[in-house]
Amino acid sequence: MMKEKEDIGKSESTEQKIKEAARKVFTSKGYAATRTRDIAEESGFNLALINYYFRSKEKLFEIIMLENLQLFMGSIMGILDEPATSLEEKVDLLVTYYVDMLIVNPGIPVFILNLINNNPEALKEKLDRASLVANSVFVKQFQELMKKKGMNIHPLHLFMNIISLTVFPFAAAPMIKAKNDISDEAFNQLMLERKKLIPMWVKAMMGV
Amino acid sequence: MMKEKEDIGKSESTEQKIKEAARKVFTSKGYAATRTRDIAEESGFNLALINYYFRSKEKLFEIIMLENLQLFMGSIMGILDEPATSLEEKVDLLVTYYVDMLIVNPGIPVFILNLINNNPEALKEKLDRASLVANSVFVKQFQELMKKKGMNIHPLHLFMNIISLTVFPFAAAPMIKAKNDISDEAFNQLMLERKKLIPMWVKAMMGV
DNA sequence: ACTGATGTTAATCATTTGATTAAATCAATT
DNA sequence: AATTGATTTAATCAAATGATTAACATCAGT
Repeated sequence: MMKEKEDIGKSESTEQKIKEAARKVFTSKGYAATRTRDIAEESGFNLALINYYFRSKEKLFEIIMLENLQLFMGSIMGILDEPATSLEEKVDLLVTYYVDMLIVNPGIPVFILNLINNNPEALKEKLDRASLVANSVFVKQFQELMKKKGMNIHPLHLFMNIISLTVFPFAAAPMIKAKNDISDEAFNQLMLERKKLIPMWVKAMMGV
Repeated sequence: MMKEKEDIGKSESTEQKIKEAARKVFTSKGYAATRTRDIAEESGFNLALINYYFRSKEKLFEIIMLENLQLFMGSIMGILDEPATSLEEKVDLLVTYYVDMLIVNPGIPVFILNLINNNPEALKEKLDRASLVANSVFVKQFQELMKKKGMNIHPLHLFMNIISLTVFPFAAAPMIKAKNDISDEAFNQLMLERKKLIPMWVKAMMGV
């Protein structure tokens, strides 16, 4: 008998391969449109194996979902609630994190948006703990700035703006590429430009 | 015998009712996740009727898709390519159109994003005709401004920014509402605020 | 070599699902 | 009221799909 976690050095375990295949298919096609057979084919293994390792399509999806959720939301609070960085540095860090992450994982935004729209309640419980943007240092710093400037903008606007400017282009990428006849590399280059531009723009919005 | 188009004044025809049910279900759940039986139930009619009127699930979806596409893209070029309005007026018109339309049709953004990501080629043909943002008056006006300001930003950035700031919050609405404990009305109020704010912000970005 | 646990496959099952059929109902016309 | 064509339904079909089963393979420890 051998513990199943010990084979780190070996060429990726079957379980890992299936999970990777599932991530790829689920992330690009969504839950309803992927067949367990698609995952089997993508992984190169028999259909029954995916049930052998993961019990059911739904259980496997749950795993992928949590990992994608972590990828998309996991780093936010750590950035927003850090007292040692300024408001501007936080904007920088957020944009940089998302652009770098989304260039590697371009399917994440649409996957998450579908999640949000298909079971908002199921989501709510999975990420409530400690993740309240409204009470973060980020929001306090912004309110401070607004007071100083004599302006009055809901902090939610600022947060929506940063995420919108950063994430939306990735969600619409295939259309942007097609309509403007832009290669994948050229598109990524545009997104990398935005790592500098979005923080500038956001500062301009805030009157800084 | 009676022609099927004449009964305008009557209480909505069966065909219309089915189409409305299909729009509702397809728009909120997407193609793969909706069963023809869902549409039948939503419409209040028998399963077979939806095939009687529309031949197949796919054909019915095609109709809904084209209408949603028209809703989302149909008004853009008319605004962007109008020589009589200024750049700033165009931004105003775009944002106003989208906010007003999306408050009434909140499911459209995610529907369109899925379309974009699931068959980008199929989409490309359906809207190529005459709809090249790159050659529009809008882009020319922006390039003019950039030259005057001595700045150099790709017009695509400006366009992405406007659409991102306007559309993304609607795509993420259920999460925004849940995490911030905001009612539908309060959310819509925020979006209406954005009709004024986004044009201001965009101007600030452009250094105007 | 033998044993038992783990990994893998082909075959099969039960349910779901898109679609069709044949019969029933309805409304207008004769 | 009988006829006729359009509309609607219940019943059914065939294919797709998630899951299970039973048999076979591999391999570590004896």
